[in-house]
Amino acid sequence: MFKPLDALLQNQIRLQIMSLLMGVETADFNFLLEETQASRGNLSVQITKLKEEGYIKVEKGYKGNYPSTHCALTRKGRTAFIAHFEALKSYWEDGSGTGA
Amino acid sequence: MFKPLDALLQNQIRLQIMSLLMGVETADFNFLLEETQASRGNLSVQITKLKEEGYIKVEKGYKGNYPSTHCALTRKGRTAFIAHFEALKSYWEDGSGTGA
DNA sequence: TCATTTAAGTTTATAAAACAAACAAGTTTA
DNA sequence: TAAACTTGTTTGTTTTATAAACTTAAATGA
Repeated sequence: MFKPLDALLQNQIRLQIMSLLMGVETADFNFLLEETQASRGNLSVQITKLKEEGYIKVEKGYKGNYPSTHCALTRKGRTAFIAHFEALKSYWEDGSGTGA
Repeated sequence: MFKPLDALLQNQIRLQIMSLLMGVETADFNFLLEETQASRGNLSVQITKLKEEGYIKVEKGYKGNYPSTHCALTRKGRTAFIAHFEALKSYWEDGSGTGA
């Protein structure tokens, strides 16, 4: 009846990160920081969780002399994101009575 | 860009409760218990939270000799449920690149 | 009858998660 | 060279989620 939701994608910041990464090849820490409006600390933690689950890959390099972290979706992450929204539909469709 | 998600509706059990209530006039504790597969304790807590937020109303009566609690959506709850899914769309549409 | 079990929830104790403040390691600038 | 800035990470505290234990009352049965 209800498809299980992806535990990692229940968090708004992580969902935002994933959503942003769906649209771009790669995104760096500061881009994600601005878009998500999260604190640095929180963003760092959520990126780490997504990485540990294998939903994104994280590479550390430099932008000029400053360190720079960029992130990209993995195939697994893309699949999970799509599946999560498929699952969410089951909560909507059941409730909204469309049966669709 | 991203519409804010409803904090209460990020939890799977609470989302299930709301979804179920969207489809029926009223639902009792045991019905919700079976459908959600939550433990009694957890279900009790989540019902209370939804009640405190004014998303559902809870009435206690009897079924035969046994106490029976039933729940129904409030208008506020219905609106919040719909708004939450509207917000979720913004995470999908941005990411999936449809722009729709 | 009176001890057990079952029903229907609630309370509480613990584990996990979210979050921001403080910290670290290096860079730029005055 | 010292103060301020960049780019993150670690840590400590507050919330949240969850199941175990508890409560109250009704049914069952020896």
